[in-house]
Formats: sequence, C-alpha cells, structure tokens
Amino acid sequence: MKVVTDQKLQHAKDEFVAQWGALGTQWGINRTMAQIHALLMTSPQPMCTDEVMEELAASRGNAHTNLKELVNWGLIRMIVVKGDRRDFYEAEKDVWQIFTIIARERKKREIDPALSILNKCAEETKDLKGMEAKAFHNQMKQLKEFVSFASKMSDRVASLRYGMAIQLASKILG
Amino acid sequence: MKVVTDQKLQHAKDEFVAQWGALGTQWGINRTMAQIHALLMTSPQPMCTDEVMEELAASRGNAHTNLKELVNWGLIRMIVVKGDRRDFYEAEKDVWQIFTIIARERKKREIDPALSILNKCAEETKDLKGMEAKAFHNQMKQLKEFVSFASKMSDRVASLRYGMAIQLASKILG
DNA sequence: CTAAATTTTCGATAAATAATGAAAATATGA
DNA sequence: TCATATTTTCATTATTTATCGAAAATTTAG
Repeated sequence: MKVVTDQKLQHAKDEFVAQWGALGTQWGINRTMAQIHALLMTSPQPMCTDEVMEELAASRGNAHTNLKELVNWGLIRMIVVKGDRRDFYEAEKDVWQIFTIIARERKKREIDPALSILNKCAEETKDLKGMEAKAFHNQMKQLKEFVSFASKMSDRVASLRYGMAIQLASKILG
Repeated sequence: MKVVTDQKLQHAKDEFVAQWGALGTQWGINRTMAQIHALLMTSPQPMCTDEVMEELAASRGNAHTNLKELVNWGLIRMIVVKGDRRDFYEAEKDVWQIFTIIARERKKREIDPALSILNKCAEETKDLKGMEAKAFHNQMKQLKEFVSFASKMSDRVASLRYGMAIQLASKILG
C-alpha cells in the first residue's frame, strides 16, 4: 500500500510540474521557471541546483538562471544549510503571498509601461486643434485614466492582508 | 499651423501604435495584433485590410489573421460599407468594454486551465496517506481554492456596469 | 596557497512563434 | 456564366526566445 501511495503521489507531482510548466508559457514566463516554481512549491524540503536539474532534466545554466529569476521575483528564497556549501532553495507556499508577488510583477511589466506611453501621447496632443486631434487626445486620456485606476486598484488589493481581501471579496461576490 | 498640428498628431499616433505593439508582446499577444488594435482604437473611420497593411507595413496574411483574431476576441468588429465589397473593421473604443473583454479572455487562457490542473491533482491525491501526500494534497487544495475564488471575482467584476465598478472601487480605494 | 566544489556567464544551438507571399477559394457584378 | 475583386489558407522563411554545455570565476576547506 505504501508503494502504491508513493506511486500515485509521484504521478500527481510529476503531472503538476509538467502542466504548470506548460501553463507558464501562456503566462509570459518560460517553461523551466514555471516548472521549478511548481517543483519547489510542492517539495517538502528545500532543493539544491543539482536536484532541480535532475528532477526536470534541465541543464545547469537553465536551472541556475531560472532559480535566480525566481529569487528576484520573490517567489523562492535561498537557504543556507550548514555544513553544506551548496545553495538550497525553498518556495513561498502561502497562496496570498504568491498572488501579491505575481500581481506586483505583472503591474510592473504590463501596467506601468502602458501608462507611460499613454501619458506621453496624451501630453503631446493636449493642445492640438481639430476634431481628429481632439478625438485622439480624448481616447488617450480615457485609456490613461482607466489604466491609472487599474494600477491603483492593483496596488491597493495587493497590499491588503488576506483576511481583509476576503472580507472585501464577500462584498463583491455576496 | 494646420500642417504642424497634423504632423504632431501623426507623430503621436505612430508612436502609440508602435509602442502598443511592443507592449503587446509582454502581454502574450503578438506585435501585429496589438498594433492593429492600437491603430483601430485611434482611427476616426473603420479601415479595410489594405489600409491596415499599408499603415503597418505588414503582409496580407499577417494583417488578415490578426484582424480575424481581434474579431474573435471581440475587440474589433467587421463593418459592411455599402457599395464596397471590401470588409472594414472598427474597434470597440469604450475602455470598460475593452477591459471586460480582455479580462474574460485572460481568464479563459490563464485561470481556467490552471484550475483544471489543480482540481485534477487535488482529486488524485485526496485519499492518500502519509505526511508528504497530505502536504501535497493540501497545497493543491489551497491553490485550487484561491484560483477558484479569483475566477469568480474576475467573472463578477467583468459583469459589472462601469458605474457599479467605480462605486465598488471607491470602497476599496477610499 | 592550492585544489576541489560550486556558481555564474555566455556563445552556440535548438525550439517555438510570427510573418511572408503566393496560390486557392470564395464572393460579386456585369 | 465569366472575369475580377477580395478573402483565406498554408508551406516557407525569418525572428525571437529558450536551452545547452563548457569555460571562467568564485568560494571554501585543508
């Protein structure tokens, strides 16, 4: 029975890692990064680079680069095991933490640059005369205001504690 | 003065189209699709395929494919001009509409598939014994519940009218 | 200081994705 | 119906992005 359990567990884990990796590409992060994240989120212990390489059949360079990138995001952290000179890594497992980290990162990559373009185009056309120029300026302004609003919402929500977020959500869903 | 205005306007439009296109790639949609969307969002009239090709220096195949894709998303619509057998296209310009369309599409591509993986992995491990299996199952469950919650929120918010959304937002931002 | 272990970098290669352009299919008006 | 305009498809090519793997750099123990 123990063996069967282990097999089933291993199967589910492998599936999770593989599928999460495939999803990652939909998501704007590469397969290996998403796979490492999945692997560490479901690993009972921190893992070192060689274990990650082995588990995912990835090269050292690839494993290394993506481990560092995940550390940059804040989705995993480096762990020092004393008496061992290798670096180990463990994932943030709290779902709300994961969510806020991803929200911040996406805002940085997707919302902020859009806002800067919209601001620039709105600014450049604000004094122009003529129907067409006014229509363009107005469209930029509308977009800009909306994106700016979305940006603020994103910050606000990501800064809430989980409990507060749930409370807020109940107002929306209820 | 008219010429200067036209030049400035043209410059701002070109910039918007180019930059929006570059942003699109960050976004999981290809450059041409984002450029066409930018172009049509800021065009006073509907445009036909050849006009789009010309404006973006894109091939017919590329323009065609991405126009159709934008129609599928619901971000633009086909317009029939009588006495003209070409297809014309115009963009949805309302920012709240644009937002809800994109939210729906992202949910479909990013949230729903994640939820299905998490459900499967949680289901497969729900009866397993042992610490490790329980920990894995619990992690899947946590993730699943959160993603499912995010999915409901997304639906709910995207179904609101703009006025309601603003009202709700004021509770959050205020 | 030296040697071994480990991390980091990076040019080369592979894989995935986007774009082209021409041929085929379809629709329209005479 | 036929000729022409327009749309659609898709094999080929180009571009971008991801991965490899080995060399260089760094760290640590003795």
